[in-house]
Amino acid sequence: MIEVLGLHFESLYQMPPLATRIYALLILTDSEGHTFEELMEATEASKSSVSTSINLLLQTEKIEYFTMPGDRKRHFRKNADYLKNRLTNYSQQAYKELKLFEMTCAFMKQSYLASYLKNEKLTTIYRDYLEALKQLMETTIHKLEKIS
Amino acid sequence: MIEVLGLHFESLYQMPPLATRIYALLILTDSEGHTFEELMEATEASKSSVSTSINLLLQTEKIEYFTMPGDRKRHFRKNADYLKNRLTNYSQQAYKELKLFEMTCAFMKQSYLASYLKNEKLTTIYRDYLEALKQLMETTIHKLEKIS
DNA sequence: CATTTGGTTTGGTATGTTCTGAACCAATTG
DNA sequence: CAATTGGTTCAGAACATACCAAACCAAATG
Repeated sequence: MIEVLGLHFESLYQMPPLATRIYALLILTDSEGHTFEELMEATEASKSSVSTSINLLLQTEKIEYFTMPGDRKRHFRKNADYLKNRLTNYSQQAYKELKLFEMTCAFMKQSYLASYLKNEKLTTIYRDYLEALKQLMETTIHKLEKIS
Repeated sequence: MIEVLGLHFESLYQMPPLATRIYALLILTDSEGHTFEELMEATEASKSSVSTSINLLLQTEKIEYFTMPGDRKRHFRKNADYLKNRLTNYSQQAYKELKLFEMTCAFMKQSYLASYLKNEKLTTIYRDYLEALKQLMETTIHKLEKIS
């Protein structure tokens, strides 16, 4: 299961395998934090690899950590709103797609390319779809913000 | 513009730069087909690279070709329903995400993990979103099929 | 102040990807 | 049938990446 989810995140977030496997692990186990050592054991990876992967996940705010009083160890756990994170990511992808699509249309229009006119119906459908998508994502993010 | 669109396709379709640049070119110019030679000149790439890239694009049905009577050259152009192609791709991604999400939920439920119960409202929102997304894509694909 | 703990940084290796030139091949042309 | 055309296949070069081991460092401990 960690493998499967990790692989999914690998293409979704464009991160190295180890990082996404750690992320998947922290999402799936959801205990109150795993230590650096535990992550090393679970992934069977070296200290340095775990270190860099953890820092990557921290930088991108996919995970966070806390410390116990009187203990130097850091305890890592998934960022609380990781679902929102995932959704925001999709939303950004859709936005990028919409923008690029508009750019393409504009480019074709100004070059008087035949297909633009021919496929006006088609582009309308695609544009409508992308707009609806954007709407859906925004309202969902709004919903998520409301309950937190 | 070719660069920009090519880069977008690179992460979208997980293809080498040259292949996506050729694809972007064929989408943007939209003339009645470009020859092998023209693609070599436009991309300033070697014969072998263009060959493999073209074959990749043909295999994945992103482009197609036709020949002129009395001419051995192949003329390449984008597949007519490339927008549908793009949308189908998004749709598949969304479906994959939905399936993985359900798997994750099931996994958490059977392991009696605290967070699953805690975030039931959250997961409902996310599940609803993914379902709506799937719906939107399917109806859009349906619309596209209708006009063609 | 020497040692242990909890990591980080550095240098290097193994692996994979993308592109290239050169050899090759099948079909057409002279 | 020799030469050209339109491409394919193969071997390798160049580059990027993911990881590791070892050296290192700062903070806490004895």
